[in-house]
Amino acid sequence: MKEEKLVQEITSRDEDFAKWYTDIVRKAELAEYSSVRGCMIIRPYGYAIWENIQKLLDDEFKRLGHENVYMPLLIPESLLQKEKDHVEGFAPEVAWVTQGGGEELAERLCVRPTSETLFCDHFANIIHSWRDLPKLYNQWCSVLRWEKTTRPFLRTMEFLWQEGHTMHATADEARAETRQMLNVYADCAEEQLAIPVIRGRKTDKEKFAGAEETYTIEAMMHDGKALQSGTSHYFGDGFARAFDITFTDKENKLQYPYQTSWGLSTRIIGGIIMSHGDDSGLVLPPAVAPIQVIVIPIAAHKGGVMEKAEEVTAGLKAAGIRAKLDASDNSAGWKFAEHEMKGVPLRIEMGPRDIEKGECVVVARDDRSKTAVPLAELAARLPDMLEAFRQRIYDKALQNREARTRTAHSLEEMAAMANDGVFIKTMWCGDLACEEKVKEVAGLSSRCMPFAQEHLGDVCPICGKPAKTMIVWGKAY
RNA sequence: CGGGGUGUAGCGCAGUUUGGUAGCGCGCUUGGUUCGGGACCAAGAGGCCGCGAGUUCAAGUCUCGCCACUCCGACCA
Repeated sequence: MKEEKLVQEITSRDEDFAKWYTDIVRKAELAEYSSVRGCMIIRPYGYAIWENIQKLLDDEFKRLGHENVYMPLLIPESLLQKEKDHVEGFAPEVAWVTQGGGEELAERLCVRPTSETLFCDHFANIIHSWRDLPKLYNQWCSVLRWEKTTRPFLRTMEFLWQEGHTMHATADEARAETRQMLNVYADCAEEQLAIPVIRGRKTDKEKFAGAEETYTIEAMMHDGKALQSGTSHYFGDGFARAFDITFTDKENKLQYPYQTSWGLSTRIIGGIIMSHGDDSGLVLPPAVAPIQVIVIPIAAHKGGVMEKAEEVTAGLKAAGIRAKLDASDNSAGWKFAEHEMKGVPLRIEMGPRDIEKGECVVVARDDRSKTAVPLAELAARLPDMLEAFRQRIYDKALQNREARTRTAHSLEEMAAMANDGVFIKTMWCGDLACEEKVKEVAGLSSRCMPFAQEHLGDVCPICGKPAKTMIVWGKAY
């Protein structure tokens, strides 16, 4: 397999991962910086990826009975203040609107950093009876958090996401919803985006402000750092009590409903870049690639080549494949490099020699493997080739994570390997003091307590007390 | 928010030390020759040198302030 770098203009991934990342974002035309600090312009190619992710998730949300709604952008301060932990968690990073139309506002409004409070305010008005439950709502929107340092997709002040907000009659039902939606995210990440994830629960220190329990999918990027890629929260009836949301149950007793929320953001695009990209540029999972197959005519000036390429492209589109013909007058080599940079999974090369034989050459973006395919079989074979592609990049990402996962039995061991770009598995007593000590000594944060528990010993490696759980540590984006 | 680095054509950079006509490569436009891994020739277009004050006959260059981006920390999807 060739490791040579055929695309120029991109910083080598191993040389400077951070610069490599921003090079890709810009050269692949995913996003540009804007004139507003910390905010980015998502360009058509980047937005098309997001639209594909939206479609996949939205269909699944709706299949599971959720409905889309839209809440206001602005939240009155009094509303934000209602749940104590929540406001404490978000207050430092909210932006305030204090005047409008040249007049001071009687009550200042914050630009939503998340919409739990708005949903709760609304739920209080529309939930009265057990017949009103469950409420399964979702909204697609952007939110604003005043971040200090930003990076395209990974952390911008304004970002696009979806936030699901649901209300249930029982705690069990709400807990089931929380888990269900985490699994929706995990399945989307693994089966569609080809990003292997660890499903687990956040520690109290890392959980969402105001939540009783937070569940997460944690992905490992190529450099060994962790990306929290989707979260699902169980709130119990905490917000319901704070917002006085009540319903009358079947026994005519007044009850507080149980609540969840769950979100996945454009950050996941950063995850795709850092999971699959290489020194030639982006590598996109077929399920969300705006172009799944790029058709490149070779010696296009020769008679019949362009016509045949157009015909083949039209046939692929008719078969439901996102195919595109590059009919520009750039050289073939330039086109190869350009679409590699943009991460197009499969490339079809069609020259006079191929056409004469009634075939074409299909080249895979990830390993540059070439396959001659008869034109008559092309549309039928491409779906399998795309699926094989997805499987290869998933396996590669998984191998990277496995190769970069360690087990530790002491704090010293953890500190020694903390900067190697690894996930570290240990046991843990559950005490905040130990978690803080790991942060202080090794610079690691807890990623999650995986659902797939492993028994690595009986004691907490930090304090020596009996261990309650197995936990994964890492450095996070 | 603390510590470094960088802002000059769309992109990448030189020029700043020692103030004196705004430069190079790529890209872009037009024409021609090419075309199986970022082709070649010719002729063109494109600049408030990040922004604002100041010093000076004269500022990309010196002084002060601000802004943005970026890397390393602390905080966060």
